[in-house]
Amino acid sequence: MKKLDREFYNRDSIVVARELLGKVLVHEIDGNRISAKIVETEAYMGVEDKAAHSYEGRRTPRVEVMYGEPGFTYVFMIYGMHSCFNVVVNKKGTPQAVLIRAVEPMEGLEWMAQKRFGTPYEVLTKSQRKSLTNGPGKLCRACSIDRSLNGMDLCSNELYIEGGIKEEFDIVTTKRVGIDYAEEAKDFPWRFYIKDNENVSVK
DNA sequence: AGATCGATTATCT
DNA sequence: GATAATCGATCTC
Repeated sequence: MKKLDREFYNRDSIVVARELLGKVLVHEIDGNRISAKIVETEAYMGVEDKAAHSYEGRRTPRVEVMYGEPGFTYVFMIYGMHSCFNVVVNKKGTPQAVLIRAVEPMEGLEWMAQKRFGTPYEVLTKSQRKSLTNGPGKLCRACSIDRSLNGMDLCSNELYIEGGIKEEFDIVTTKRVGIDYAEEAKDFPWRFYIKDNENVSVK
């Protein structure tokens, strides 16, 4: 499967967020290939988006990577215990990102089960299987993504995104999650997910 | 099935 | 010192 190139990421956050649906996130680690289909994303539109860390051009050490080239990772820790994985998009100097909110496990189910629940996949309960990667913090835990991977180049060989198998699906467009502080921006329809997919975090 | 609430710490002010 | 792009446990219906 073909790895997405720099130009894929060098576009507006809303465009990339929609197009990332159905693509495959891959993390090669310790000789294991962990992969999962992206089923839910959110666009963070930068300086004019009250929900974005880069709102009004805020530029702190944490958000610095968003001001750089597209196609790099922005990984931060939230609530003191969860990681969130984002893709930096749009041209250098335009601090936009796409949050990956949910994925559907494909390869490396054993790895994911161990990282999430510390047990083999086969002994997971039904509800544990369903909640392996259906949220931004959960997928980071399952795929071993944390802040040590902040600023990684997705156009390289350890962590990257591949074009998915051609597939038909409907896209649901709705409000983002967990940004009640963002005033008018909290209702902007900048969350996208694959309709009827079991792994979506919030319907 | 839905509501509420505590955990826990990097980051910013 | 306050906050947070979340999660999971616990409670009630």
